[in-house]
Amino acid sequence: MSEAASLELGRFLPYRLSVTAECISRVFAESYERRFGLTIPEWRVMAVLGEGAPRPTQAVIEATEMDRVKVSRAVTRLVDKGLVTRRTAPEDQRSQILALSRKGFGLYGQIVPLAHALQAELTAGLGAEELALLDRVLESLHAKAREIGSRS
Amino acid sequence: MSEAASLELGRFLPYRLSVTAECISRVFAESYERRFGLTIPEWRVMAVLGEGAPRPTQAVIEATEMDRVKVSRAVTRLVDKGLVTRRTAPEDQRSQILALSRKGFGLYGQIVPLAHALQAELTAGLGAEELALLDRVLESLHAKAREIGSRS
DNA sequence: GCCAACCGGTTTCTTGTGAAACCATCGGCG
DNA sequence: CGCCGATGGTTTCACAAGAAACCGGTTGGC
Repeated sequence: MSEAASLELGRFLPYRLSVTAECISRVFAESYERRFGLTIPEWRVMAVLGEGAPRPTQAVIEATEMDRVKVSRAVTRLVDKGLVTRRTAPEDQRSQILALSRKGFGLYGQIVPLAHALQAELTAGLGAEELALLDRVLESLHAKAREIGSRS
Repeated sequence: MSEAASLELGRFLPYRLSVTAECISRVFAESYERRFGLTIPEWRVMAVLGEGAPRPTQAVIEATEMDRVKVSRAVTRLVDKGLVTRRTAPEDQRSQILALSRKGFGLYGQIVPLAHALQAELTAGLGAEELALLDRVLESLHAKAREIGSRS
């Protein structure tokens, strides 16, 4: 098969996915930065805490799929900015409970509409069924990648 | 609308896309590194040059969607490893013509089957029509992102 | 022809990242 | 109890990434 002999980068899925994701991230990052002075890791932490309930750091790590170093640094910056509060968990002195401060919730309330608007703009031109399928496909790819990664 | 008040990170497209792409990149990067000692930027350069014809650096920059610094560094490493040749273009002394060396083609021939195999494994469980749709959707998202990014 | 703006590519510098080392605390087992 | 391995989180270190400065080389206008 000629497929085996060469590879067109532009049709190679990991490449396409990576380039697209990076491009989108750049656009969003620029917006968050310009309007709110937040990086993407910071925004992700806020997004999780914005759901309402305070959470231990560990839960934030899982929910954001970022490693603990990244989360630790993002949280430190958010605390410095007064957007997040950090208190040690009473039942385990090592663990910390994170929550948005009043100011944090205020900012969160401003970001969410922007995020939704950007996402809407990005997906304009795509039908609901296409987006639903995209969701499933991403889920499948992610699961497969995890699986391949974990067994090597 | 309650949509405007909160945002579930796990259903937020840029997040999903970014996490999935990163996870896949990690898996591929590990394979390339382990078996061939290549980083992803290096692999991308080789993939483009593997198409056959020698190309100026500028063309590689465009085809890989990486910035010139990244390409410059990747090429330097590839030349050091003897996988790529670099000669100054006769018609413009500033520009360089890049090509795979014999050894480079040899390695390329080994990588391509692995890349195809990994991609096949990754997309196992997805139908051809789903993959075709994914392609179109990624294309659309990428185009939109470029558009949004360029006008701000 | 010559100077200035431009362009291809590299180097420098600052910053973000993740691995590994680290510190404090916790839980289990002798 | 009291040690010892495991766990939550931070810090250190080495390195990749991108912005901006830089260095030839080129081109266009006078």
